[in-house]
Amino acid sequence: MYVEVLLEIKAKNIDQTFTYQVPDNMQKNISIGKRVNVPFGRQVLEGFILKIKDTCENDYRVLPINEIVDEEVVLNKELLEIGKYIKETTLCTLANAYQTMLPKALKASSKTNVNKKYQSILKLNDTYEKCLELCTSNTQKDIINLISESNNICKKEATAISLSSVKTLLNKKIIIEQKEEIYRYNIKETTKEEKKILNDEQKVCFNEIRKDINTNQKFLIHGVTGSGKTEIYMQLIELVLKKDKTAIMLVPEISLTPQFINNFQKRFGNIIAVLHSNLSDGEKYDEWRKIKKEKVKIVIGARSAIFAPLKNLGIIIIDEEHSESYKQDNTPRYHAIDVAEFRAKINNIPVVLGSATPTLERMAKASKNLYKLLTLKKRVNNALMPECIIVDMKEEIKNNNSVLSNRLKIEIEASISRNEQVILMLNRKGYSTYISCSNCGYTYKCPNCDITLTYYKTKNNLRCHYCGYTIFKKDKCPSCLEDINLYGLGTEKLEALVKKEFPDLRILRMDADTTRRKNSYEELYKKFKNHEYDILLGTQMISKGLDFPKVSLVGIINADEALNIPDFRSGERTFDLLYQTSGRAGRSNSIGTVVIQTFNKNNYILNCVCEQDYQKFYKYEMNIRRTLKYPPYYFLVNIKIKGKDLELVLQEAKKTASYLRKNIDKTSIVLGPTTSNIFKVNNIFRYNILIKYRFDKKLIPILKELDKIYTINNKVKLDIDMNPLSI
DNA sequence: AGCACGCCGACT
DNA sequence: GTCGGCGTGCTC
Repeated sequence: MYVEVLLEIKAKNIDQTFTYQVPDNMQKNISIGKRVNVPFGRQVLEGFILKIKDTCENDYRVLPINEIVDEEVVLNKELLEIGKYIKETTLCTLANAYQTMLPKALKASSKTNVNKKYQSILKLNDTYEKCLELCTSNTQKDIINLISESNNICKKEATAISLSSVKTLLNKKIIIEQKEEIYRYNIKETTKEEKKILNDEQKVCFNEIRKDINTNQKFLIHGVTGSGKTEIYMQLIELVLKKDKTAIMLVPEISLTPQFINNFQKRFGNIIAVLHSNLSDGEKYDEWRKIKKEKVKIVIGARSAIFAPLKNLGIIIIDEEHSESYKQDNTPRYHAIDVAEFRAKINNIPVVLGSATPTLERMAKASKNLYKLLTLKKRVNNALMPECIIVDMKEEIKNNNSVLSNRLKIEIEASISRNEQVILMLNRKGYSTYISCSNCGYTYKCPNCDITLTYYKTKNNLRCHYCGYTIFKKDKCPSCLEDINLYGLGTEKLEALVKKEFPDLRILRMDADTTRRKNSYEELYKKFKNHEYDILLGTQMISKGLDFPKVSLVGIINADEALNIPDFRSGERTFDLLYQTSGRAGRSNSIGTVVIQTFNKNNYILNCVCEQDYQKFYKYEMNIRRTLKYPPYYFLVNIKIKGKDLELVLQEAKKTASYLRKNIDKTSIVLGPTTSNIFKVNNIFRYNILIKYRFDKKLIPILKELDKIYTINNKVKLDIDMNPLSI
């Protein structure tokens, strides 16, 4: 018997299996998907068995495997298939794909030794009466009673009564000790909560999906903030559980808060496994084993939970579909929604995506009936959508109000006087430097790509990092002819300003700095919800999923910041961010207010936010995407070329670009090479080549070929990002 | 990834 | 003459 083993080597150039011989005594335990230790050169490596065969016709010398690592299969058939899918669609190695699909503890050659935890359980070795007869003391009888009452018992509890008695009972084999796996992470027991009654809109939506619950139909729920999508999700899961099937529920990391999990726990009890980044490797491994051993029926988690080894999957639900966290930003650059759709196809089950601000890509697919579109226009309990006000900061700056406008100050006072709470969001500056006129808000844009130009201080020029367009910076603003300069503001500065303006109010600041500790996000959240503070002030992190009934005012301090990031998706991101943040206002009976401060009061996207009009935004943005050949009209591939030798990197980048131009389909467009947005990191220089394509059969094979060439070249590295989210 | 092999310059 | 630099190639 021989096996083909996929080795776990980090190096890219071995993406192939190696054949080993299986010694007779191991043959009965061999199965595909288990890990084995094998000799490889001078080292011993771990790898996955991918094939079993009786003969080996190759002429090379075949070594026997050392040992089988797993008792049970780690990669089942479905996971094996998903791995191949990821390899094909993201152009990574197979080993790499499998690595990311498994919890760290199971990753071969991982040095972090994560073990299963056990606890000792005591059991009676005979009937209760016989055990009692055999006892020679009262303490022994007490222990027997204790074990009998609670069926099995932890050794710890029994030894608390008397260690020596437990020992004698064990020695006489009246009781026996067994080891049982325990799981580190446990959701707190809570009282069960019954399901809520759906309103008419929700009912229509639910019934539409129920009709197709046994098919591979894809759904997109477009529901305004607060329209009660979660309740629909829960009832869909309930429906699936009734048929004895299982469910995966994906949410962005940021919404995976204890109160979210708690809501599911209240409804479904203890049949949930949770996978998120706050768990330790050991806890993640435990959750994974719970799933594998079919102890749970629902998996809730962030991106990687899409790989949960649930059997008999009945539905996959993905909330906040537009969230960019669903795509991994290092290799393999897979998108959880793509994987979800692949899994759904294999299992012939529905996929349900939900968002208040669906991505243009998804909405475009829905308009072509690739998704069934379901719309929720009303908030639950008839709560009203907030009223939105745009404040022109150009006017305000004349009165020296560069941060807090008069209107916002008035609204803050009004809210506080009604004993309500306020959220202020400061959208911190993007990672790149761009120039913005502090007088009129003018920014330089690329005439070819409609993105903000990036400022290069050393050469005092502005460049487009998509196409390379370059102009020199002028000292006067081309629009208002005043001096141009950079302007920026951080949360700390804002906090100080607000404190100065409202010394009596209690202000809570939430940003990457104040929430670094493990549970601080949760603690601060609770404090604000309990009304221990009047104003919550923070970055983007406060825009997502938080539900504060007492908040009636949301102020967006600098709406322009997100717009100016040099990326073709910055308009979409701005709309998402501002729309979602606005949704925090007025979730209960009172009507909320949103104040948007901007230097571009006529900006179309800001006006769409103001009118809460997704359709208007969609039409406008789709038009831009079509004329400039961006997704969803074109697909993108971004090729990053990096290395320490600047000359060599540029030379190879040029070579690659011209090779692509010559060989891929004529309808595809190759842009670049251009310097990457972050040109030099750790003395490694980076160039980008951007490909726009619609239908190109030659592209993937050519990209694979290029990838192969550059794995051998160790001076220049090539990184291919299919359907990049940012460039 | 490791590790050997092998082909060139700089030394006791 | 030999020591050691790292570029290249192989591992079932």
